[in-house]
Amino acid sequence: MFKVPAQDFSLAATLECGQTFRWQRRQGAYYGFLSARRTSHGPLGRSYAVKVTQAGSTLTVDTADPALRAEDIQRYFALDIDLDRVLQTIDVDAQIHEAIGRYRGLRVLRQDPWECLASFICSSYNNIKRIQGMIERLCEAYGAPLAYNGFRGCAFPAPEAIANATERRLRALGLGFRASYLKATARLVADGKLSLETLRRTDYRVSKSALLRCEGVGEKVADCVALFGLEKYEAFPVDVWIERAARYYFRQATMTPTRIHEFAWRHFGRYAGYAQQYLYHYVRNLRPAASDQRPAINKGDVSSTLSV
DNA sequence: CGCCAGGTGCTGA
DNA sequence: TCAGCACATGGC
Repeated sequence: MFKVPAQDFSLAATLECGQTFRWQRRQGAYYGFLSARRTSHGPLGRSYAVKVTQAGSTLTVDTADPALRAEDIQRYFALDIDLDRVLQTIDVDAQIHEAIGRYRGLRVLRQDPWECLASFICSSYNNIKRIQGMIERLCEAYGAPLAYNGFRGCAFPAPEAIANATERRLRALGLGFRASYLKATARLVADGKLSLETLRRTDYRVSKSALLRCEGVGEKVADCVALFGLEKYEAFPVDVWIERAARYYFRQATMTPTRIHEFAWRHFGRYAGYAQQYLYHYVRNLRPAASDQRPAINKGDVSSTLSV
């Protein structure tokens, strides 16, 4: 069991902001897999089954795996990042200020790039609930089973396992039209034609253009992988929710993903990706469906919802 | 039942 | 280069 100091950190905001899909909350604890990258683990790293809780500024990580180290935990949760300084650089307007105020402590995880790539291929034209279900079934079908603390789970499948699966079986897991994309991309990674480990060391533009060669990977998914898996903090994934947040800045002006990204970089700077996560989480949770079943906001209408 | 979801690939102008 | 369209599926 580990007790890790975690100043300026929110476990809940970090795990529930949509950057990761597999953590499960039970009685205030989060169960899941913590991916660690060490040279001894080979090119794709490995994952540790853990239970995580936060009490104040202390993170408690419980595991049955003796190989886990405190530095893996600190690295995965990005506790080495000076969050206060990052937030200071992006806290440049009223909307982001609101978002930071509400979700302060949210950090961009350092996830396993392959899991990230595969997961966000599944995310296209989809909703988070179903994405979670699809990924879970994928893990049960092709991942190694692991039990810990009375909790059963499966590791995320290796690229080879998915590359060797049939498209029919992948579709049977509910992947829909994403099945062929995922299989093709898994093949690319399994054959070493796309080295995610290398991309972590190259700059944003280069790694993004490499990701865009994968089937099922467009601008948005490439930015998600760059940000959540490759530590490219200038990546700014633009989805329908971020378009709504962007309406606050563009007003009547026409928006395209490219223009939004250019704006974000200019407006928020080098850590635009952090701003993206705060905005995404903020806008998605505006007026959450309590007794009100109407959608929180409609397309093109966010500017009036700032003071919630 | 109808609309929407952390979009992408393809096509035709 | 870019708007318009099909794509599978299930949550709400």
